[in-house]
Amino acid sequence: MPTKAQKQGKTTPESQDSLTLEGIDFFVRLMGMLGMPRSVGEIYGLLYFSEHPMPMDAIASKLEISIGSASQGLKTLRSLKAIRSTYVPGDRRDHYVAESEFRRLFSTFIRDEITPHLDSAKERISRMEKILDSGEIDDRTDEFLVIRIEKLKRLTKATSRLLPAMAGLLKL
Amino acid sequence: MPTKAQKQGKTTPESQDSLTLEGIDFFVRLMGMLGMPRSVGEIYGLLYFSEHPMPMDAIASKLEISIGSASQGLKTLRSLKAIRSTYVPGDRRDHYVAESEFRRLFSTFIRDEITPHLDSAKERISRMEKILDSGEIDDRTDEFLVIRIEKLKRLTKATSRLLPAMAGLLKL
DNA sequence: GCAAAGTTTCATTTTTTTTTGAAATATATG
DNA sequence: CATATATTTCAAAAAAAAATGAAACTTTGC
Repeated sequence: MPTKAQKQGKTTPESQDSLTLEGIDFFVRLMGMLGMPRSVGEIYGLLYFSEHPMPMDAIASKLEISIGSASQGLKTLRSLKAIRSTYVPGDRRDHYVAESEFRRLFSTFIRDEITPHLDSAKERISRMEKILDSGEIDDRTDEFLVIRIEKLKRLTKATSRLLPAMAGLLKL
Repeated sequence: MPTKAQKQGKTTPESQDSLTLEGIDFFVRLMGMLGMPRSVGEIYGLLYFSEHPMPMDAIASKLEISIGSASQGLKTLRSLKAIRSTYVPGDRRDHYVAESEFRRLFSTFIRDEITPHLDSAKERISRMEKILDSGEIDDRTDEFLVIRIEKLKRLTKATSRLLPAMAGLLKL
């Protein structure tokens, strides 16, 4: 027998909620893989499955997290360009919407979180080569070290090329 | 004026050590990005820059970590196929060597650490679709959710294809 | 300019992760 | 087989990361 909700074509809050819950779970894990705290995944997941923009206090109470966490998480997501705030007439609170284009999201992540590491890795390699060039290491060991360092250089170079290419391929 | 070490073509332990230290730093950060604990990066870095196989106790004392950490770290690295043990005549200890082919290393990492997550993500998406198909959500909201879930499916599909391709491109 | 509402910051607490070290286990050697 | 050596395991300690919440700060509307 069809429920009242089905007859009227109305959303059953329970089923929409359970779907959103799965969705939040999805993003908690995805963000976790990218090294982001649980709260960041929860917030993004909630917004991703929310049809309407949500203010911070609604997010915090729906997820049962503190406003401090919510504020921090929203800040992180803003800096990743994973969400944006929208104007809602007659309400002075900021309302947030999920940016659902993953390609841009990953590009920002690569630029902000990976590239700086790659750069400092390259500096470290330069320092190693400088030590080698100072010539205080015997020939046999030197050859071994040159090869190892060469491999590190190839790794960083390949990563620098591959990562942006990867984000570009993500035509979602 | 050339030092005695330079004249004789002998390794200066200090300069080799400072190079190894930079190398360890390199791998601590790299492994950190892959979610591995510091000790794992330290061990791999030490072995990567070691010309000779090293037994566990030498690793632990050189890095000043406990044998418990060393044992755990070596176990992790073995399961990642990032190191292998070699036989050294006249010594009953296992001696470890770094596997320096990063391509294999990343393949194993993707297989062991990423693919399981991708699989459970796909299951989660199926569950979401099942909730949608149960038909208890009104048409307008339904359309919104269908689009969102569709995007998640594209994301997981693209990731499944791209990651192995990426490891393959890493011809180092 | 002041009060109210909204948001951020940050010291403290809580939770999670990693390391330690000692006991348990396994393995080789005489 | 007894002993010494090497390694693993795992409960407890230490360290690191994240969440909390109250105070500080900002912005808006009257």
